[in-house]
Amino acid sequence: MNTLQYAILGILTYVSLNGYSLKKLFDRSINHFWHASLSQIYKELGELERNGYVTSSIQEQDDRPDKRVYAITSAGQEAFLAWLNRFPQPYASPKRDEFALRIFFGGRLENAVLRKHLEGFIEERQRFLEEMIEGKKKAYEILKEANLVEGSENRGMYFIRRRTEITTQALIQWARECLEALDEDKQYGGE
Amino acid sequence: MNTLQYAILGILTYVSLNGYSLKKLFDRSINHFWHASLSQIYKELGELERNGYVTSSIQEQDDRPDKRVYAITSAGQEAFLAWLNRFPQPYASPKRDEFALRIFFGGRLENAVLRKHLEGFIEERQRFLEEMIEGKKKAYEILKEANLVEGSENRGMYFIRRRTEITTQALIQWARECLEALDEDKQYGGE
DNA sequence: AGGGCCATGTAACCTGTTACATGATTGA
DNA sequence: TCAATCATGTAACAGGTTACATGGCCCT
Repeated sequence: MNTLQYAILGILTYVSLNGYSLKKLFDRSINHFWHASLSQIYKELGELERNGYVTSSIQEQDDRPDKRVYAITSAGQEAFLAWLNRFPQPYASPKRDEFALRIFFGGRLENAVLRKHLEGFIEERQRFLEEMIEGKKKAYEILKEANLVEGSENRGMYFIRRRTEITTQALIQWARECLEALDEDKQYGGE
Repeated sequence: MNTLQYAILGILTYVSLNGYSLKKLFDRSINHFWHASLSQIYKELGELERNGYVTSSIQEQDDRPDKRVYAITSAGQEAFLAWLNRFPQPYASPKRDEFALRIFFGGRLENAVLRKHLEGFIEERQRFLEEMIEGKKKAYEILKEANLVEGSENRGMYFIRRRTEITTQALIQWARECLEALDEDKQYGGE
């Protein structure tokens, strides 16, 4: 089983959902650290069902198209918990950050262009932070509606929200430092 | 052309290399924000050559296997610079961080297990930071040997090193905060 | 004697994206 | 009336990993 399948199972331990709603939930929270496209979700749901980790049933609706709602089985519960307890060693997974890659080659850019993109980055991350803090209550309502939070169960979700906040702030701080360094037109030698 | 191909071209703007050495260079620096496997590098080098962005020649060696050294063409230079100047909007690329995903579902874990993995995470990141600071000089020598730094050209590389330092410190700080919160056995409600 | 590094590649597979196909309802 | 949202899926392709295949040198 792949990671996306475990992520889906994880959500289904809280609430039964159809593919489309699952995708919406992803976009609103998990998305910041695990991205999934709709067609991929449909694929993985199909495989999860073929392997007996979930079952599905059609739920008819009058005004909207019928939907296929997925529920986790006991085999699914077991597989999910086994995965969750078995943390990977090492913890850091390989990253692919295109912005960092471009900055790495920043020596090949004119100062003005590099500045512009660092400024753009700061603006974007700042807006992202504001939206997150503003939308905190809203996000909580969504998770609550979906039964994803109740009592101390939301511990992990709180942790991850803090993590996004902290790392985003650190990145903004870093980009500002870079701009200052460009202002001073420093030379970066090897000690 | 995909991002890995641009990353390879970027290095080749500094120095001509064979696939194997390219992989080593990746592992020692770029790896932190753009991961590449050896077989993937060979594949992309083949495609870059078929498309006229690089040329290759066999360099014979007495004691070791011959190697195929790749050099960037003017078409390659142009394509790389065009990519570098054309920054993506938005800047943030979709992330896939399995550790974060597991913490997100931390409500399904026993406190003791969650603690253990947060502690493991802190240890690992701390060791990583120490190695990076310690190995700063060594890394610089490697990059210098490969002609990847000289004068102000290494600006971007310095920036990225700082970025790794800052974000890693932030993550360690975050994990410590989480442990404290677990100690206090807080309840995380919706405001 | 055996493991690790040097060195290049191929084949099979898995994961994920984009485009295509379809069509009803709701709100501006 | 026009765009967005709801809703499910398939097909083609792109990107990336793991295993396989081969073999010599160097150090312990």
